[in-house]
Amino acid sequence: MKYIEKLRNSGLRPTKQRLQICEVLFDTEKTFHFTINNLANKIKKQLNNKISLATIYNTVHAFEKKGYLKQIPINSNQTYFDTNVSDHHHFYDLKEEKLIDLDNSDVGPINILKKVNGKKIKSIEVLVKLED
Amino acid sequence: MKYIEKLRNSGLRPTKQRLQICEVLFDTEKTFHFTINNLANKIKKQLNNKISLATIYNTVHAFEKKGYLKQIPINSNQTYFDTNVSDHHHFYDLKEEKLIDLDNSDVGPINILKKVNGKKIKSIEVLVKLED
DNA sequence: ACACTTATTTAGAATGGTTATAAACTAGAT
DNA sequence: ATCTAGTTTATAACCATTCTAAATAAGTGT
Repeated sequence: MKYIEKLRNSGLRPTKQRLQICEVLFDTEKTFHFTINNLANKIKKQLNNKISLATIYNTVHAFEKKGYLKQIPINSNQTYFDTNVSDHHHFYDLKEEKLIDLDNSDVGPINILKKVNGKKIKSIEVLVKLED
Repeated sequence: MKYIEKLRNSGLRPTKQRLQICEVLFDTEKTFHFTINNLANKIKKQLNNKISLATIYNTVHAFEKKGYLKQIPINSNQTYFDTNVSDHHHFYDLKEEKLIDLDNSDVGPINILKKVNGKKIKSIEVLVKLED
């Protein structure tokens, strides 16, 4: 199993639930955006056994902390995650309430001219809201 | 009263509560960021009378819809608002959990090269996360 | 000033995403 | 096989936000 080592190397035990969630998240051709609710439904459809909601929350947070998932900063009642952890940005279609990836090359280089004492930049995230 | 006309022109009745919230929000030298909880506390301190939490929610949302306030896209359990509605961006200090304004001139021009069929760009928001 | 209509305020209940709890279970080590 | 620490689980708790429906206030016409 290709995810066993990945998990072990991160200090996460490769449990059955984590491996199955890995399959749902990472065994896809394309990366995708999801909420916990989305993911829970996907798991229910794709898998025969049940995974507790608490475990899904735990696992998603564990994966995020390890850098296998990214949270997308957006105002919504639900938290959005992205399986694409490469440096990139998002369109947000306000009408459809849908996120669309923006490659880094789709957004010109961003120069932050202001400095904050003793702090360094961890990430730069651009959200482009779309309307009709 | 300077806010009476402003509210009437927006189709909002200038009630005592709305005028008082206007004072707390806009009678300041500098613009600021806040959550509903922040604002409720500020109102409690600054005003002698009580304004219901439901009214604070209603008013903030009404003001946002009219363009007097902006929501800041950020992942948090609470929604952040900004009294600075001009086009600008934010630093987010992860350790202090604090927002810092970034003037548009502090961020180079941003060119979105990708287009989405039939949609136009409503806003471009940049969030720069800071760590130690 | 008065009556009338509609918007607004309000306390409290309801909602719903997320987190906490604590007991049962499992992976990995000895 | 046994032990220990990490995981999973159902369920309760939490808490920001929204809903509800009754009371109040603003605007309008008379």
